[in-house]
Amino acid sequence: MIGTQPAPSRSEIAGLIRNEPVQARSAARLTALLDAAAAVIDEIGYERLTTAMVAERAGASIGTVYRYFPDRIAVLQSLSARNADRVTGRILSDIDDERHGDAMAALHGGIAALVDAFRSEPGFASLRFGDVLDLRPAEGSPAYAVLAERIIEALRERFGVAEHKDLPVAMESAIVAIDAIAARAFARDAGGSAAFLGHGPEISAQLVGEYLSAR
Amino acid sequence: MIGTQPAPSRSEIAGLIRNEPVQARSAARLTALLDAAAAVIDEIGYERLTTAMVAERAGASIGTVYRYFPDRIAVLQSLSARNADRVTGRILSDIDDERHGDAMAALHGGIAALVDAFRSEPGFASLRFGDVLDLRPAEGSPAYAVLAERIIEALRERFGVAEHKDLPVAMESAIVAIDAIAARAFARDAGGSAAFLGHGPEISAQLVGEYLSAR
DNA sequence: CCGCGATGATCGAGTTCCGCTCCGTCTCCA
DNA sequence: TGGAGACGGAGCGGAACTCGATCATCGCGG
Repeated sequence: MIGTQPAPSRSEIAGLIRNEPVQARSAARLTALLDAAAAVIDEIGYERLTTAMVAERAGASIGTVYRYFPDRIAVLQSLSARNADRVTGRILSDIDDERHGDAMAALHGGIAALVDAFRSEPGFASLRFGDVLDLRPAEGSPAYAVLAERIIEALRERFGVAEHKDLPVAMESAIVAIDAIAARAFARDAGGSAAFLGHGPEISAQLVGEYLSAR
Repeated sequence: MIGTQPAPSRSEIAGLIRNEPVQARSAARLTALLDAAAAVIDEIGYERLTTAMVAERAGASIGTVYRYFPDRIAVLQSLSARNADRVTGRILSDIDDERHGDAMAALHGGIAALVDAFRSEPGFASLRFGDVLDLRPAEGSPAYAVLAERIIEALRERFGVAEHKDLPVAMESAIVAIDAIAARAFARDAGGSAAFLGHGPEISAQLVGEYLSAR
């Protein structure tokens, strides 16, 4: 067995990693490698990322990269998993920390947090939730589905939103759609085209609005 | 100059191709190469496609692949351009050939045609309109924008939809969103999850419905 | 508190595989 | 039958990935 520490080491990233870090410096290495990958991606795109670039930028050797990741694709997947974790955290904290009057307002705050991540989370605009990478067979539930479930949970706790069998798929559809529109908004306009971004809240209202009245 | 034939050789694919085919067998080769690429993509995904695989499957040599395409990315881009052409054609013909009573019904027919392409157009589920490839600088307007413009045009001709400055972006947003949801619907379910697909028409009604009343 | 073995972590030269070129050969057409 | 179009495939360069030697850290017995 590995990692019997109380701290629940970063959720699903583990599955993509070869050797769980044991010593402290090792965890720092992993972070440095992912940071380096994010920087490279922001500069030249993930298609052109090479493992040598990642190694050099992290001040490590190629061997070290392959100590942590089975292959180049796994580096990208790990980064997108970390990004998904971080952005999910930002969205959830916006949803229940802010002073939102109702569930719809909270959800719109979450959308704003998602859009902001395109600007401020390194590599996010390219990789997003990783579901864009067409790796086969892609086991496990997609990051979108996890995010949808957690948003619903947060809204239920704070605003008493009722359960409904169609809500999870509706919420995931809204997230997928808004994420795609945001990607389009940032594709040609580094600041994010407001004309596209404006349709995000509209979609969420249409798809999940009917479920968000308090229980 | 190249290709002075009356037939307007496949729209924008040309720009990605090294040598326009002159002899008849050569055009067949090009088709075979793209068909082979589509088959490979459906099997192992475009990330893992190699030029050698394309050559072998098309019964050609590597040299022949590079006679037609400058590099591997161009193969993917050509295929997505061909797919975009074909699917755009299908959507437009559904919009104005069928017996739709109004613009909204016609648009929903177009959406159905798009969804159908995920099932029946080889390689489309992975590459779609090519905007998923993160090649830098990505010049030219995205295929989504072109499709949006042509749909608007078709609706205007048949149903007298009025011009509106916000309609192109709204239409493109709807297409991007529906395309993303369809991709999600087919990602885990080869037949396309109906629960996700059902949200397509809903989104189009929300985003462009207000513009679709006759002039 | 100090060795000191065991295990984790790192390095980088070497191997393999893939993208792509080059040029000799073959095919088509006038 | 000459010339241009089309094709094949060995070979080159570079990127992905391996592997065994070397260094760092930890735990433990003295």
